[in-house]
Amino acid sequence: MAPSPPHQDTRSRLIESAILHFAAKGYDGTGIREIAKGAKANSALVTYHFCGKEGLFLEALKAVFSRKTSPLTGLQPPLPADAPGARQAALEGLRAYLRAFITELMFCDARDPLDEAAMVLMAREMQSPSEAAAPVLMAHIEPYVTYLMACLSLLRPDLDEEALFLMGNSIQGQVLHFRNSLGIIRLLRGNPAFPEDLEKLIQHFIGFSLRGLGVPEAFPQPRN
Amino acid sequence: MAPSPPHQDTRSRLIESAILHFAAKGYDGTGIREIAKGAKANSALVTYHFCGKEGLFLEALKAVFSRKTSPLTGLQPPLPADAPGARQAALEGLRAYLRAFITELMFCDARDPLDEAAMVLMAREMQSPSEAAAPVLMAHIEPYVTYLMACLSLLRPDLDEEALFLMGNSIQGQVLHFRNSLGIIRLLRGNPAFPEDLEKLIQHFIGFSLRGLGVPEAFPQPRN
DNA sequence: TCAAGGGTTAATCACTCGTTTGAATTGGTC
DNA sequence: GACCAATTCAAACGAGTGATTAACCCTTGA
Repeated sequence: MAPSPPHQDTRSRLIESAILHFAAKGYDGTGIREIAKGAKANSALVTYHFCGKEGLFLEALKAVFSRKTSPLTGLQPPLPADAPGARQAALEGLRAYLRAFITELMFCDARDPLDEAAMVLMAREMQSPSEAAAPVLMAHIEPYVTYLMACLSLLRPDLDEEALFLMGNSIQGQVLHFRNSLGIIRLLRGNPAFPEDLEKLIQHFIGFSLRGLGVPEAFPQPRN
Repeated sequence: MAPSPPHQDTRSRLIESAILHFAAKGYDGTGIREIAKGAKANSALVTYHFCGKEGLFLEALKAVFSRKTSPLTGLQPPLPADAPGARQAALEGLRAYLRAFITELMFCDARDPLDEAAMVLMAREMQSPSEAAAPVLMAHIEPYVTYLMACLSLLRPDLDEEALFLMGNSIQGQVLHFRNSLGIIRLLRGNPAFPEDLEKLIQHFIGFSLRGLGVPEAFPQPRN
C-alpha cells in the first residue's frame, strides 16, 4: 500500500522544487510562491515545515550534499605510514581518488535535471558559501581533502605543508574548474564542451596531476 | 577648482557603488536604493542614467572588465610558426603568460575593496554568465585563450585539438580555482590562505603547469 | 532677461516579497 | 460519533521592490 505520511511527501516535494529553483535563479531570485507552485503545495507550508525560506534553503543544501554517496567509499582507508609499498599504494590511491572524484562527483547524469541542479547549487556554494551553509559544506569536503593530502605527502615527502597544499589545490582545481566554469567553457567551445569519452577525460586528469606533482613514473622516459 | 561636470561624477559614483554592492550581495539581493545611497545619489538616477537596474549592472560589468589593463600587454605577439627557436620562445611565452595572469589578473590589491569586489563579480560571471553579460565576458577572455593555446600547440605539436584544450583547461583551472574558490579555501585553511610570497606561488603554478603539460625541461632529471 | 534643457529631487505608482493568521481538513484514538 | 493534534489552505499584512512622475535647480545660449 505504501501509505507514507502525506506530510513527508510535501516536505520532500518542497525540498526537491527548492533545489531546482534555487539552482536556476539563485536564493534571492527565487520566490517562495514559485517553489511552492513547483511542489504543488501552499506557500505557507514553507514557514510551517522549515521555519521560513532560509530554513528551506539550508535543508535543500543538506539534501544536495548527502544526495551523492561519498566517492571515497570503496577507497582504501588512510594509508599505512611507511610500510613497504606505501609509496606504490599512495600512487594507486591518488589514481583511484581522481577517478572516483571525477566520475561520481563531477559528472552527474546530465539527463536528470535534479542532479544537474544539485551540482550547480554545490558549485555556487563552494565559490561563495552562505554563512549558514559553511558547516555543511565543510563537513562534506573535509574527508576528500584529508585523503588527498595523505596521498600527496606520501608521494612527495620532501615538500613542506604549504607546498603540499599548493599541489592539492592545483590537482583539485583542474577538475573543479572544469565543472564550475562549464558556463564559460560552453561559451568558448560550444557543445559538447568536453569529450564524450569519460575515460579519456579521466586519463588526462590523472596524467596531468601526476606529472604536475612530480611523480617520475608518470613522466615519459627521456630518449637516450 | 576642479569643476568637473557633476553628472559625470554621479554616473561613475553609481557604477562604483554598484560594483561594491552587486559583488557583496548579488544582483537580486541588491536594491537600487541601496546602491544610490552608497553613491550619495537619488535612486531615480539609476533609471535616468542607465535605463534601469539591469543597465547599471551591465555598465558595472563593463567597468570591471576594462578596469584591469590586459595582462597580455607586454607579451610578445602570437609566436612565429616554425622559426628556429620557436619552441624555446613558446616555453618562455607560457612562463610569462602564467606570471602575468597570476599577478595582474588573479591577485588584486586586497586592501582596495573596489578591486576585491571587481574580482568577485568577474568570478561569479564566469561561473554562471548572465545572458546579457556573455558578450562582454567572451570579448575579454578570448585573447587569453588564443595566446595560451598558441603556446601549447607549439610545445606539444603531437597532441590533437581536444587534448590541447584539456591541457589549457588544466593550466587555467588551477589558477582560476585558486581565485574563485577562495571562499572555501579560506574555510579550510584559515587566513592567510596562500603564501605571502607571490613569487613562490608563481613558481609553483609555472612548475606544475609545465610538468603537467609534459615539457621535459621542467621535469627533474632522473638520477642514474 | 528669459526660455531651454540636462541633471536632480521627493513623492508616489503598481507590484512582489516572506510571513502571519485563523479557519478548514485530515487521520488517528477513545 | 466526539475529540485532538497535525497538516493544509486562502487571504491578508507590512515592508520593500524597480520604475515613474512632476516639480525644481542650475548652467547655457539667445
